Amino acid sequence: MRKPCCDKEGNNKGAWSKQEDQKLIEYIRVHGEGSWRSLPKAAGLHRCGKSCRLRWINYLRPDIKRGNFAQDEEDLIIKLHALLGNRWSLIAGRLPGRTDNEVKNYWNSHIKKKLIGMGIDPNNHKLSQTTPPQPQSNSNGFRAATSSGSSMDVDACNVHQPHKSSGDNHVTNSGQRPSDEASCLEDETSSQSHERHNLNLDLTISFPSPRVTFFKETGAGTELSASCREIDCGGSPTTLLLFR
DNA sequence: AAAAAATACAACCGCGATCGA
DNA sequence: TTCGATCGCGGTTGTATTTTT
Repeated sequence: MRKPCCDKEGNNKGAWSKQEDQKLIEYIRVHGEGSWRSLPKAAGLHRCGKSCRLRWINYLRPDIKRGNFAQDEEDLIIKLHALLGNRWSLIAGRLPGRTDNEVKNYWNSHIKKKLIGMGIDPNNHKLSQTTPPQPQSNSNGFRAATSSGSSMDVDACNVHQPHKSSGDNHVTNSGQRPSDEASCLEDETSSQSHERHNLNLDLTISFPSPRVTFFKETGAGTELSASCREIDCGGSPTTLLLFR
């Protein structure tokens, strides 16, 4: 069927050198992002476009925030994961300066283990039947990741994983998730609306209106509204306002 | 001090969605 | 409408570094 994009002989693989980074940064500085397919040749890089895009997005972009995750960031990741599952780009979209890859790595290397250690199944955010709770948790009124003052009821995170884990259901270029975003949100707004409320997260779909939708977070939970902003859908027939 | 194990994270891979000819 | 090119996503792997034995 389709040829792999990175099968070209002579393309570099593996870690990027300083020179390669410089070439990529300089090229994007002059020409902007995009056209990843043609970028490597134009920039004089022996890499596939995909690799260039990944390097830029995950490492070279000037607005990347590097370093350890703050406790409130960690709390937010846990909450968003409970709502969204492994949709790392959406989760990362709520964490300014963080990339989906970074969030995913942090989840897999830190948070997952932490939750398991606390007796929580990281896949469904339910208390595990088999693992006894650790000292920082308890069996009722359980709270996790609370140092910032935000908290997570296990029940509140008892959200179905709405999608199978790989391949399908990607967010599209325009931020849309064609078929199941709505169903996910439908779940949110019907049977689990109270959980969403507890989680203090608001997910809203707005149809054609191209203008502003503000998400006002209320209550004592983590303030999220700052990262919610208007999406100009550029004439797209439908507008999905979910995350920024 | 050396080896083994664990951890962290950058990078790769394959897939589905979208776009344009 | 079809089909190839491209893009973006999530899962997985590879490897450098750190910790433990």
